[in-house]
Amino acid sequence: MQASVDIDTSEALTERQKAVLDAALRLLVEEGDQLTMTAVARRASCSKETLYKWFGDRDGLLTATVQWQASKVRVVPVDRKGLDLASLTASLERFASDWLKVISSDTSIALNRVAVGRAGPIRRKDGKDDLGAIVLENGRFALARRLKPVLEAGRQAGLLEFSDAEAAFRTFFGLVARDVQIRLLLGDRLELTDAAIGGDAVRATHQFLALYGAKTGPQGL
Amino acid sequence: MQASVDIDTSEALTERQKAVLDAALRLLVEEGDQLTMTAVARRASCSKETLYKWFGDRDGLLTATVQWQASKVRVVPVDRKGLDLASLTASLERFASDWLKVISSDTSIALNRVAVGRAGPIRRKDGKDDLGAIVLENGRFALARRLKPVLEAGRQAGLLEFSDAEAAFRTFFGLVARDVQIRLLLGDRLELTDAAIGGDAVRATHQFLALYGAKTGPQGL
DNA sequence: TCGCTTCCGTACCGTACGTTACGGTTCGGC
DNA sequence: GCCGAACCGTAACGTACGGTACGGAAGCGA
Repeated sequence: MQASVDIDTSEALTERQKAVLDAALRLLVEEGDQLTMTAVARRASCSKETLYKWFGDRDGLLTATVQWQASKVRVVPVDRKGLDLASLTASLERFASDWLKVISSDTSIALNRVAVGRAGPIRRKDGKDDLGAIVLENGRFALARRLKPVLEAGRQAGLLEFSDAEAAFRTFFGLVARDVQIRLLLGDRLELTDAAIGGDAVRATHQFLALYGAKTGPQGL
Repeated sequence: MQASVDIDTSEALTERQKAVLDAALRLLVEEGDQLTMTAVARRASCSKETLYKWFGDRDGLLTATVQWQASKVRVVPVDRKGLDLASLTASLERFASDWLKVISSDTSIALNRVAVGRAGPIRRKDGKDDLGAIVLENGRFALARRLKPVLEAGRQAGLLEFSDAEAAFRTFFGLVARDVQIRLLLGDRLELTDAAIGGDAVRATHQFLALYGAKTGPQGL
């Protein structure tokens, strides 16, 4: 029962277990929340007994799958040396573009769907591993942790002006994501081409700089 | 998107049926998606046979419940006469405040949860009314339909400058909502007091005017 | 009073699915 | 070769829940 892999996740997984979780992830993307243990076992060519032995129950399998996907998204650290307006702009555009790509990906949509669906007013009985918290931690909050140092560096370089990095980040978040995520989660067909994402990233960055850019000199477009 | 915007579904409902839908709505808020037909029948003091006779099946009951809630949110039209910067600002702040109150309400969260959960890759076979489309239509798109005339009036009054009302609306949407909705849907405890909502509305409006205001300063795209 | 309609309460059915059990197979160690 | 562990495939069990059927009560017109 309690033998599930809940902590130190990516370390304690064998290759076989990773393959099983990959199969579960694929199934989750294809079929949404109503994926069954039988389907996972069949897709992964393993027995249900093994699934229960490894992950405890369906909830544990779901949690392990989400954590497994989260562990796969490793982040490249941003270099803060030689920061000028051009490099800051490029960094912000890169963050915006990456974030739009993430939230519009099938995997992210599927994971957010299942996490939202299970985040009801009824808490899990063990209450420990909440899928919503995991997704949030590896999504929005991870983005904030990565972006804030860039914002701080921009401020120290005299390129940005703000008093609250959290508020500045949330504004950037809103300018980038706008209504994209909720529309996608609600099933709206919203084709986001690479070109559209690039344009949105540029627009969001310009708007953010218009709001938080240091007023020393001509800026704007 | 589609028409069927203001179809008055509340017309064909008897008082008893409205009471039943209210009970279902309350149950939805309390228990999330896993509300059962038996629970609805017991809460509404009616028989399951009646539920099926009135709403067809569980999907029909869910759809009727969402539409019933949507029909209850009636909108006060905005007067566009005598528009100056102060009244425009007040209107925008009002929109922002109302929208934040909506998306942070228990009812909205519950409805969005169930709609997101059911908006998986598996489409309804008969393609009947999709909950996600209904929520979207009565949420984001209804807000756009209400706000765009205000934006247009502001532009004609020389207070705003934009070429694409849809883009301007989406920017306003992003500045107002930021990460609030996704965090709430994912179960993040995010206490939004009336004071905080008011402050956010003022901030969002201020930022929007900084980007799209027709002053002799920085102008948006 | 009778018959009709509507609806409540509840028992019932069928199925899907989470979970468990078990026989059979592979594989490493001795 | 033999043993035990791990694992696959599948059958079986228990239960929850969507959906249906049925008896009975209340209202209503004649």
